[in-house]
Amino acid sequence: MEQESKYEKIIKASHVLFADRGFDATTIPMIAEKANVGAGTIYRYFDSKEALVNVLFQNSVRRFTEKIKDGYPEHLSVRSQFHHIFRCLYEFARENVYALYFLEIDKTSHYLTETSRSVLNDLLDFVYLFFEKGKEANMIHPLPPHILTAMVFGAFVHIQKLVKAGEIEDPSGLIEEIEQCSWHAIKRHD
Amino acid sequence: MEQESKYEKIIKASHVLFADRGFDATTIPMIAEKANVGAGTIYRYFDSKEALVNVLFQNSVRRFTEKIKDGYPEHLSVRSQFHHIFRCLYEFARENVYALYFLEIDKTSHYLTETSRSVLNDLLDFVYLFFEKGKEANMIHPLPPHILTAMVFGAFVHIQKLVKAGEIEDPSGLIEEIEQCSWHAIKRHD
Amino acid sequence: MEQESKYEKIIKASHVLFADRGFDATTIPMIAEKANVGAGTIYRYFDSKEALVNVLFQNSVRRFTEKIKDGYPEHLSVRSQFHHIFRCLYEFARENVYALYFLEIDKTSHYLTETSRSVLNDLLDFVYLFFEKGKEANMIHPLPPHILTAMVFGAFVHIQKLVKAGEIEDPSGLIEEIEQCSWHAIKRHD
Amino acid sequence: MEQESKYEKIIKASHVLFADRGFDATTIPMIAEKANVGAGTIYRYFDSKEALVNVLFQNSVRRFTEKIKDGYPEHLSVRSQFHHIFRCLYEFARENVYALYFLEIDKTSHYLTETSRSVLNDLLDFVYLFFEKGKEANMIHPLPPHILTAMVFGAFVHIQKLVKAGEIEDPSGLIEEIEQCSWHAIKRHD
DNA sequence: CATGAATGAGACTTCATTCAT
DNA sequence: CATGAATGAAGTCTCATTCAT
Repeated sequence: MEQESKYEKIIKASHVLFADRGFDATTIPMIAEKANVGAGTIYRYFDSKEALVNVLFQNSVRRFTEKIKDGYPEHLSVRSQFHHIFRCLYEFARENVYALYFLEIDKTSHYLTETSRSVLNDLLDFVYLFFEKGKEANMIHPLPPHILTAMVFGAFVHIQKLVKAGEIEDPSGLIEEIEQCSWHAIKRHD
Repeated sequence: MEQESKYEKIIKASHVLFADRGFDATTIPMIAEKANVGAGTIYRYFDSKEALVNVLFQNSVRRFTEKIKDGYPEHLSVRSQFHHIFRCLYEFARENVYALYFLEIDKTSHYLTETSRSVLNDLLDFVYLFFEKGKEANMIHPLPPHILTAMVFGAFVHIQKLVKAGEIEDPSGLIEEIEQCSWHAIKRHD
Repeated sequence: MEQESKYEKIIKASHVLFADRGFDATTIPMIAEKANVGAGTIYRYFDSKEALVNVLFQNSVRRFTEKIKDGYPEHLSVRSQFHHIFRCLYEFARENVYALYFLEIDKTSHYLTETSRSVLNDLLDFVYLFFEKGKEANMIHPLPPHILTAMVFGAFVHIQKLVKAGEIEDPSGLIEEIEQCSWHAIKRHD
Repeated sequence: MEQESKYEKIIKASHVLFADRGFDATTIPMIAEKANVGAGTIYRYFDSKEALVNVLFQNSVRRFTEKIKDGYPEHLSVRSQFHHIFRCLYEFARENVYALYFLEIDKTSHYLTETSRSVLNDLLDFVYLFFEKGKEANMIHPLPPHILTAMVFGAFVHIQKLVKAGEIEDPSGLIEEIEQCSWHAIKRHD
């Protein structure tokens, strides 16, 4: 019956709440209630509310990083590589409507630890490298990589907010077009 | 001597703090200290912390809406209209590094009043209309207007975050290229 | 070891303080200190300071109402019924020096809820009925029942204040005379 | 036009408010608004909120004491003297619905100064003396004078509360009966 | 004299965290 | 292991009081 471990339940409940209300507006009692565990139980698995959000953040970012690196078409075209990255973004968001929350978080967020920041940097480094190589290959527009990243991720995260808010029912029918638009945003346009 | 009114000082200080830390992580004592006023003084000007953030939000969104509507090139090309909108975005962000925070806020934020939501809708309606007309003119990609808006604004807001975080010193040299990228993202690409 | 529950301790401490200083001059920290509990603990048991005072009020008034109704000599003389009521007043006050505070509270007190007012009305209705019947039996002076009530209860409450203030050490020796005086106040005096 | 001095206006406004809400629930801003003066102005006339309430208290008690002493029928019967005292109570209450508030205040009230207490004692001493003499004359029931006082004043104050609350429209038609009742309460009943 | 803007102490209340059960 | 009662630090907000105008 009880398939899910308490740990799992806490993770899931807090993920949803953090994504919906933000870190500071989410309270431990809220998480405990949603996860159907005692408030004290949360502290058996996590040192603090901050520790919990950082675990969540690192989980998300790491899973996403792995997802991107896994099956990355190193030797295909820049466009194919972009497609892979965009596909990851989409699938990641679809698996968990709330997952993207952590890609939206500022690196400067007051509750992120150094480790979290460095985990995010691992992801960004990989994406930046994609853009650098793409520029070298004359396929990507010559802008700094963090700006290119902001354009693709920023746009996608905002669209995902619309999904979460219920303003878009199902983006799957439009995702290819959206990808195309994002590609046009960053590709070299002569 | 004292050039700035207390009201002004509170507005400015809280704007910076809300943009940096978010609504829930910003405390009244923090605002009071940064504004160099007593905590009680804030309540002479605003009914509550929530009232304060809503004034700020509405101020920002209204000023931005006016900026866009003011001198809007109704009879020029879609591209020119886009340029105007993008220019406004850029100038608005330059006038106040923190101003864009309020364009990033979810319409569903737990502290926004109905009035605030409707003020935001005024802005969005105008932007949506631009996209609709642009699509009719076969210049803009046929995606729902809120998605197109998300792409342009989402990207820009994320770039502005980099500026605020100090990762971009001065975007003025790149702004035309960024505009061009954004344009490519949404223009009809046959 | 700890015989008394926290709930009990809060109830007792706040009862004394409310009776001594009134609702508005009694602070939560005062109650916490007197009850030897943390301030936050009070909010585990009561939603607010107002909720607390209303629980106390209703407890007192209900217990008193029950006390009067319990063993009420329905079929004895008006004088016997008055004796019963007066006895209840006396015993109720003796059980808890502070209990009468809540019989003194204005129905119009700004912190009383509708429920509290209606609980008080239950008591008053019973007492009013006693007076109405007594008047019908030609035993009680023909004045409106709320005036008769005010005379008996008002007098008693003020005497009880003297007890609380230490100006009367032990009223038990005088209580029968006081009852007799009160009876003379309201009985038909031809 | 402006007939009333600021001082007068403050006195009147605060009197009503203190009587309606009590000392602790009445704020200086409330008084200032009701009196149509600036909050600061109150401090030109009174050292503090406490000082204000004590002035009011002493005024009331002194005026009442004078009223009783003035024209006191020293050489008439005990009953006549009681009539005089009761008449004063009634007229005092009629002049100002709120005046009686201060006769209801506990001597132990946390905001009363020593002076206020002694002013009240002056009044009580006079009333006590009436009772002592009445007892010597075998006209008054042999109970301690503070108990007799409590019976008369306590009852009257509670009736006056009914008037203030609007439950009694005009007590003038009943006042003689009420006096008679009070007299019966304290007179020697053989 | 009169004012009301300004203030900070302190009120009510919430909540992250601990710990006895 | 799990809990939730207990706590006190800290948050929002009020208000008695001061003081520059």
